[in-house]
Amino acid sequence: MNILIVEDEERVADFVRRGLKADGYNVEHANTGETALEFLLQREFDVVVLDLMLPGISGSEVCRKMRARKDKTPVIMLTALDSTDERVQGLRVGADDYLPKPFDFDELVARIEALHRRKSDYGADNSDGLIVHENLTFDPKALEFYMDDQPVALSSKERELAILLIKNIGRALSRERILNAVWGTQTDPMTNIVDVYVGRLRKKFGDFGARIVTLRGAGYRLD
Amino acid sequence: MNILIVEDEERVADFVRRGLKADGYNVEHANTGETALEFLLQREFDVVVLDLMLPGISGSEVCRKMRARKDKTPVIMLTALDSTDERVQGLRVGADDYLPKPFDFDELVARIEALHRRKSDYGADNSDGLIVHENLTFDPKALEFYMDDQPVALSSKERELAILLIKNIGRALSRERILNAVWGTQTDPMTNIVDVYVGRLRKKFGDFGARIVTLRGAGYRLD
DNA sequence: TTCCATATTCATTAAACTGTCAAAAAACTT
DNA sequence: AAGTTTTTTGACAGTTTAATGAATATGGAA
Repeated sequence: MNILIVEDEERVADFVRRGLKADGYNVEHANTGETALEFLLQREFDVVVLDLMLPGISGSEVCRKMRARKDKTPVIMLTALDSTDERVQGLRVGADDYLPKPFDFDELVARIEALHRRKSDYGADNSDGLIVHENLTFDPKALEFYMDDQPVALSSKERELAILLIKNIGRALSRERILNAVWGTQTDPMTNIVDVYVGRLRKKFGDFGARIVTLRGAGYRLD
Repeated sequence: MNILIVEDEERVADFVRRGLKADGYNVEHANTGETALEFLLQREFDVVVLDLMLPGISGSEVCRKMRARKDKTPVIMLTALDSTDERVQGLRVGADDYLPKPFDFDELVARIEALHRRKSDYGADNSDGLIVHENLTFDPKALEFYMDDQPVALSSKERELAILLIKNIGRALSRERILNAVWGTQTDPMTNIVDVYVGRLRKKFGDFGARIVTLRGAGYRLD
């Protein structure tokens, strides 16, 4: 699972990052709201842990802007105090949960898990309708791809890769990025697993497969 | 159906829990508003039975917080008196129904059923109309399935699973989701109980059973 | 209590999937 | 054109996952 921490205090950020990494999460860290918004444009995260008090634009503002750009990534807001005001403010700008500082680390992990579970289920229900590109259709509710209205039998990993590609259509994806998103590994396993799966998808997608183009030395892109 | 009781008086809570369990509901119990809000983050319930008078944060406050987090779970508020004030207060903070203490147990069950029917997507609209898919018919009023107009003998769990599937026709359902909805558990019991019941339904549904497709690594779906 | 239907667990089998490798092909460089 | 790097591809063995039949547990009714 990919988590973005937005926190200016180095000590807090480091503590959280170490802990979450030890628990097997992939963690990115942004010092400011601006860089956080940058990150969120470039990559997809499963949960954002957002400090309310930030230099420059505040956590509320970051959250508000995310929602304004239709970014539905779950947000846990870290409020300095358990003050009702701040909490309400956080929820009003579109945060999904809040945690008063100082917080228990396990508590944070529990919230992250709960939120992720809640949102991913919820998301499956409400995610938008069909994604159609030429003769390939993806139904996010049914988790099924169709070629000319014929369902395409995909394995779990193939499906994850296909979803990643179709959600990033027109965007270049490095092997590292794909590895990170589908296999959840940050270290290059020195193998061509991504290439193999791209090949399998191309085959299963028939003529549409040609639209997965190779960017030599840079990765792949679905056009 | 999953029900959360929020009640500090052990005697009352126990009485309600036993009764509802005997009627085949999955019941969780929270002593305080805080634990109730925790529960609601972690799991999905069909109905919350919420005592107004609680130590710590009050029932009203719990309900208000639920609605603030966009939690639309139906709430029945237990008010100590049949005072108009309390009733109005309950409804104002977002409760869906209220029941003055002391209450008749059957009355509570009736309200739960009514509320669930009213709030669930398919209850009210389709309560009259049969749901027909090819040679399988479901009568939501009678809670009975028919294959070619012959009633299908289903056990209680089989029926719950079948209803879940037919209400989510065309939608992928993860094992976790199914476990949560039918068995009311969030922790994986490390058993293949879901698979076993899917297998039984397939058998009982005959040729229609083939329409319960397996999404390897992702769950099941009724097409 | 005993019986019976249902619920849950377990072990086994069958099938599908995963990741790795090496050879072949393609693309790029000099 | 020859050499180098990168990508594609098919084959494989080990692993994982799901389906199934049977055993055991549970709980209510007679």
